[in-house]
Amino acid sequence: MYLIDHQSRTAVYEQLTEQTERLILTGILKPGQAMPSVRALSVELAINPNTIQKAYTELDRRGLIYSAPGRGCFVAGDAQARIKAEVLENIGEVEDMACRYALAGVEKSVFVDAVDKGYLKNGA
Amino acid sequence: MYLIDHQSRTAVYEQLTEQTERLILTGILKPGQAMPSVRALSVELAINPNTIQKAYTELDRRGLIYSAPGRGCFVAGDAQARIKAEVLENIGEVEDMACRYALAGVEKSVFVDAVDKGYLKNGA
Amino acid sequence: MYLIDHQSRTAVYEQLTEQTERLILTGILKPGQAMPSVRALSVELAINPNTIQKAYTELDRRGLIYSAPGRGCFVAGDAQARIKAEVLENIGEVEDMACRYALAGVEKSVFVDAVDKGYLKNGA
Amino acid sequence: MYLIDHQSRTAVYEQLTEQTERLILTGILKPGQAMPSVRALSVELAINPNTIQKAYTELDRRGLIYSAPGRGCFVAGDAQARIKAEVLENIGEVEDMACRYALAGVEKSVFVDAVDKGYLKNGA
DNA sequence: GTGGTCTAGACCACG
DNA sequence: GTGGTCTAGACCACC
Repeated sequence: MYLIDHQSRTAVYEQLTEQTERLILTGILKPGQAMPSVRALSVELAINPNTIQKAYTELDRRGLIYSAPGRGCFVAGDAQARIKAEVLENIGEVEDMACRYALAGVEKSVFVDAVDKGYLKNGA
Repeated sequence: MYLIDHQSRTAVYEQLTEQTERLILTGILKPGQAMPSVRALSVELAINPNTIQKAYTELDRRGLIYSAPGRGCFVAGDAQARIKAEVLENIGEVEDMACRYALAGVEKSVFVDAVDKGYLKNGA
Repeated sequence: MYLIDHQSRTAVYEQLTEQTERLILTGILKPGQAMPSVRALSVELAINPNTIQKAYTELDRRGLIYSAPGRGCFVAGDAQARIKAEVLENIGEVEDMACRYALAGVEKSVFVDAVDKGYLKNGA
Repeated sequence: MYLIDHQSRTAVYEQLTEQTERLILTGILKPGQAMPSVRALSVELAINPNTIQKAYTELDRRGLIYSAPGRGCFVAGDAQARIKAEVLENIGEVEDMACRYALAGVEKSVFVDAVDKGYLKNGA
């Protein structure tokens, strides 16, 4: 389910949260469903449990999962909606990136082509 | 010329390289022009000289500036072109971002609106 | 009678003791009345019997219920009085909370309004 | 500055965040001021640096402090305002507590007396 | 079994 | 020097 790149400069626990987001958005992780246990995932990915825990804590804080000590962690019912809300809040990053490309003299059509490709990947 | 935000999470030396890029693209820093000296900039911005040096080294590595030992650093003649080439090389990041937004269920029109806004900021 | 929120961060056994207190105070559970059996409650709430037992043990320790081996658990005659005594003993927590709000700069009237609302809920 | 109770049931890192809040509200920690370094505090309190770090991370997340890697952690300019906002958001806890006391049969005057005492402590 | 906290000690990037 | 991440291993409360 998860794929960790130890060479990447992005922290392992961040890779975990990002990939969890994707799994939720793609519906592989469904609302109410149990997340893999901290220990189980730690052995499966050969990662220290503390690192998994850190990722889970972050996801819990963002309301994407909730943890029930003694029972496990579960995907929140409104996880997808929350992610979308978070993403929309940061729409400014898109503007910034476009601005950078414009400043560099990249034609808008080139930029939009890339956007189209990205959107096609998800059949939208 | 430079504006450092010490509260920002992006490293100071990165803020320097990014802003230098902008200064080159906007033509404020012209080809052949001398960059501010490390010492001068370090006092002006109240920043450790090592940090300035690190930024300059990075810019040098990317061929955006060149250092003439004993005389200082100067903007490369093809700096603008190089930046544009670098940006185009990373066009995949645009695709990735679009893909993320698509996955989150953000309508393409919303995304494109943000792109338009970004492009307008530079009068393109 | 009982309503367990598995998403809550408060432990299940604590939810049980708290709700039992409320049931005693509201008179739904009367002095001498039998508590639901551990087994019955465990199936009704789909909760591990150990968890129910832990709650009952705690209530017993506080003298709110007593267990008659072989016959079950029963509400103590002075349960209501005991709860009130316990609450009064911890009146310091109210002071502490008020202190916190004062320190944060919350006007006393705002605080008292909330208190009024809380008291009204019980028709006092 | 800090006082840790290792017997307390509240986690050490939480004691740290709570006490930091108090220090900010009382003005002992002023906006822009540097927080004690993770290492320094860890030796002063005889606590593992990771635990301090955890507290600082939490404070950073809540916007009460900001961390500048390589320079240190600093109190946010709007830290006091943020704390007040957080507190006001949880005003429901006051209502709940009042409700509990009302249910237990504690006279409102007794409750309000405790509130008065709490508010007096801060000369409000 | 589960998640949550803490310690110890290491390494990295940044200034 | 600073904060940030990761590992290893331990202990706790809860279910």
